[in-house]
Amino acid sequence: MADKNKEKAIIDAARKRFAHYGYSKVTMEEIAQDVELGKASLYYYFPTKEDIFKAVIFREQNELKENIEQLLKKSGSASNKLREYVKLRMKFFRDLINLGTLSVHSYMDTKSVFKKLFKDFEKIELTLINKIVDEGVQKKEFVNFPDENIAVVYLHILQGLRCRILRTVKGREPDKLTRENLQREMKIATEIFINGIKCK
Amino acid sequence: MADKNKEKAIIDAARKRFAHYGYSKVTMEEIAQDVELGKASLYYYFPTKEDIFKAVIFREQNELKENIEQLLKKSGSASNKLREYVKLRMKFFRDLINLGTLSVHSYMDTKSVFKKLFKDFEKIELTLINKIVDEGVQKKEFVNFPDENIAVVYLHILQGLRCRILRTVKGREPDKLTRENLQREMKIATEIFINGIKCK
DNA sequence: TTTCGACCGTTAAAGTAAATTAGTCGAAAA
DNA sequence: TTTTCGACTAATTTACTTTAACGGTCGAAA
Repeated sequence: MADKNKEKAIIDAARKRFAHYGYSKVTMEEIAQDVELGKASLYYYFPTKEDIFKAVIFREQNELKENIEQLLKKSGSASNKLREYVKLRMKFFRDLINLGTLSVHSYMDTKSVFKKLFKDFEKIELTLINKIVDEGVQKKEFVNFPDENIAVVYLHILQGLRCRILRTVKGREPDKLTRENLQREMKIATEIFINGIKCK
Repeated sequence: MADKNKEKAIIDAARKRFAHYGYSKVTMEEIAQDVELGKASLYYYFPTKEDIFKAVIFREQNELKENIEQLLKKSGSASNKLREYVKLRMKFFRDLINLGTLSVHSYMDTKSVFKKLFKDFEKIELTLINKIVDEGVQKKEFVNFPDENIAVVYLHILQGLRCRILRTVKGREPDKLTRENLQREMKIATEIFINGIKCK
């Protein structure tokens, strides 16, 4: 059985590199040097480069997922949970991806392996948002919209707002002002959304 | 003074070609053949290829603008005007761009001339949305949010939802189902938005 | 069990020649 | 005067070739 510490060290090193330079700009050689191993040794722990990347994303996504699940257990209004959720989500992208997303994303489009990874997590996010919304409906805090899946639209709004920014900065990392603006808009959108499902 | 009919014929021909193949795949030669002129003659009417493209987009945007302005003059609730607005906007993209957008957009990013064209129109759209919202506030139909510019966020939500789709289909034209789904989400988002600014 | 040097095949980058294409100009037709 | 176009040029794209880099394998050794 492979050494879990080394595995973790590889993921750590890879995470830093990927977040900074994006998937394709990072070589196995570089990751190996970071953990003071020969390149060939990496293949003792991970069968391919893609698997390293998958491990990085998976760990990061899981962390977010657990944070959200903890949030759900707390007491408080569904509205506030939604507000907290969007905060966690923004932090997630700020931390993991700040510099990497664009490269990750533009790569994602070609490599269907990565598409699946993000698609799967979208499902998880969706169930989490739905939990919040359902809780709000049960508490009579929100109105029930039985036909339309509100959570999907809300998630797509958040994704869309980020997507817009990524398009406008195309390939560069977004500057501070752009990021702050995105955060502002996500917050406002969330407030409108909360308001919008409070009364019919 | 240049013949306005010929000018129009050139814009018509160019519009068809651009919508179908995208900016870069259309040659001046082809446009010239469509209007039965020599290629050199096009330069009598338009100084550059970009100017032809700009003329196409400008005309199209103006048509939408006028349609929206007409809508604003009609009687009816602000909510319904917003609903009609989003319909017109969706039609605009369906008609002009159906096949062309992606090429147009990916081109837009490099050529700052085109970026400006769309940025300018965004301003126009913004004032039109603001008019609807302000009307709603005056009629006590909507609540006033003095600090935040609600219209900007709403427009960005619409742009974002489209942007998301364009990313997922990356380079291809969206299929019918994808387009219908986008329309559905825009409508739901609009309903939530209307609801969200109705009560505080 | 873990490490690595040496090696291979594939892919991406760099470079280059050929072909398109946007745009010019002067002359001539209308 | 207004409009058209053939012939030309300069600049870009494209298509192709070569070269370098990289992901991944393997057998040996620590």
